[in-house]
Amino acid sequence: MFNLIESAKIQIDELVREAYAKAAEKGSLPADCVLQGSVEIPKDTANGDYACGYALAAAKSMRMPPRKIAEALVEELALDGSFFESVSVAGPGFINFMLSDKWYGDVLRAVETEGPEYGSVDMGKGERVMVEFVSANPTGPMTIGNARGGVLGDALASVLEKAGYNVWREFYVNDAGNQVDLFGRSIEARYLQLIKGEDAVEFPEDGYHGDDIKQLASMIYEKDGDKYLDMPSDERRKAFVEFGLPHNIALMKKHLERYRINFDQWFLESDLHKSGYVEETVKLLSDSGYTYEKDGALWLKNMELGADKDEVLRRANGFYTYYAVDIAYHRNKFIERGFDRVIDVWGADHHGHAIRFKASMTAEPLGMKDKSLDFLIMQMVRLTRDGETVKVSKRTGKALTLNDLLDEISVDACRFFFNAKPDTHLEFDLGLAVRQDSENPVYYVQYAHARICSLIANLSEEGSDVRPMSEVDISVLSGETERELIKQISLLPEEIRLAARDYDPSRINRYVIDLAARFHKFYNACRIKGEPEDILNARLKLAECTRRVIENCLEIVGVTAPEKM
RNA sequence: GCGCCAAUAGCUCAGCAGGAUAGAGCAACUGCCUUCUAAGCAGUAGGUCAGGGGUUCGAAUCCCUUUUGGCGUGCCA
Repeated sequence: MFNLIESAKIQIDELVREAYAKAAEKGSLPADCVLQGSVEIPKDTANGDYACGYALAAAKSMRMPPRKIAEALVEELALDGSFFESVSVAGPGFINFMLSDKWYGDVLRAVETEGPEYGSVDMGKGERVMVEFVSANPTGPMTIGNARGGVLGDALASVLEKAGYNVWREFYVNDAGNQVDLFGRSIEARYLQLIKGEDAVEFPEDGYHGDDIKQLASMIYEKDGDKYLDMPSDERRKAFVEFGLPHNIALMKKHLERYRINFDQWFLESDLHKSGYVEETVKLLSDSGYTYEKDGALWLKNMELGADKDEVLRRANGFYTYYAVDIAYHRNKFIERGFDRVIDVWGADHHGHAIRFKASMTAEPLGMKDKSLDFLIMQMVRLTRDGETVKVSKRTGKALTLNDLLDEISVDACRFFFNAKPDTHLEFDLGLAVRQDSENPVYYVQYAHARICSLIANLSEEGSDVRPMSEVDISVLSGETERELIKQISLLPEEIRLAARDYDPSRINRYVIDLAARFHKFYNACRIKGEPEDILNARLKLAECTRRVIENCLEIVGVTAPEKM
């Protein structure tokens, strides 16, 4: 696993330190000062390929102007055998490094050697990480919010895999509790309305108003007729839930597969109840004095654990709350299944819960105090139509479903669009949906890939195939567009590292757009076909390496890399 | 009230563990296809980085504060 950005930065640090040691020995710089600061890639390449800011930071302790310090350091720098061919002092006292052919060649060699693995870094060291995402309620179809959460979770999981983690994708199915109750009552009302007429049966005010509920009722009626008419209500609802939930869960699976998301596990909340695990977990807390009773309910002393309010674990009616179940579920993830780290991808409407929940997890008897529970909180998707906000709610049934969305927009466009920075609001205009399709930068990136494929095929027909690096003379790639392209290619491992560190898979989108842009510039500036053999070979190799990197990136985001467009 | 997230070009957004002249895309305008895919490229124009303080050699970036917007603050999940 090569990370040539990191290698270059480390080398600069070493070179400058060696130079300082020599300068201090000679007396051109004061000894015993701490050398530190940043090594960066300047925005403007006129300022070198890498810039070292150590001299600026040292100005105070050395009591010398930064430029003087930089000059003294440069005087002692030994570049032989390094990635760099020259240095200079610039601006307020930066030391600018220019990369050599060796480094550019190493970048392409890394892509050639690693192929589909290029970009991987060994950050996770095999640590077992669970990413829990989507986890939509099975009481209705998935919405546009799930479209965002789905991509973020799935792409984050892919990023973490690239970063060397052992990743598990999980969907938590809320197939128990009040919402399921309400689900049953909603189907029941629709079923009875079918038989007795809509006005004869009152629909629960807080029930699910969507058409999907009506469809479930129709399906039941078509299958079993009025068999349930004279049945006791609770028995009838139970039967309806037993029919409706598996049906909805199967549908979610199908739609998520269409969206190219596959989970390692669909974890059922009901299993936590059935096995007595919720009860056992709550007992751990109550036995150790972390709970108290009030108004017939059992409360968790969450404020003592640092939260802003206490939480009900068991209601007065004897049922456990989602809160208790969530604690049990996470105990299961860490203690029973042994994950080193768990990342929950949640919507911003759950962030209050996330903060309080993290506090609860520190309760001693749970044994999770030293475990890493992280949240990727994504802001809401605001759905608009002709500039007006459309209320998204499963209750009212007016939400745009994920599946409907995919009927309008390609999976590629959808996945690329929703892989946006998690902590900013995303506006999605229904009226512009189709237009957004053609405006989506995903086509810009895919076009670059298709262009390269066609280029390679074209040249292959004329007898010029992509050669191995051992037969390529990298020094002929001295043009600015060529070097900028190689530098961008070199950046991928670093991008993976940052995306994994920040839980921000949208970095890959921005990276690959930038890569495509640099390729298009290169393509316009440099011809390949008809050039002398050494130039043709080197440029063709560069094109192929670019293609490889685009493919690797699109793979992470879950977008196809077409050979033709 | 309290808590979390945000505010950067006309629009959508990058840039944020401090670095050199704040960048893209869209929209507008001007060029580039008898040569490898014009779904592309080159160029012009567009800015009080929400306001105000502070930290320092240096702040869009860090801290404080004000304003505006989203979300939360259920014996719902």
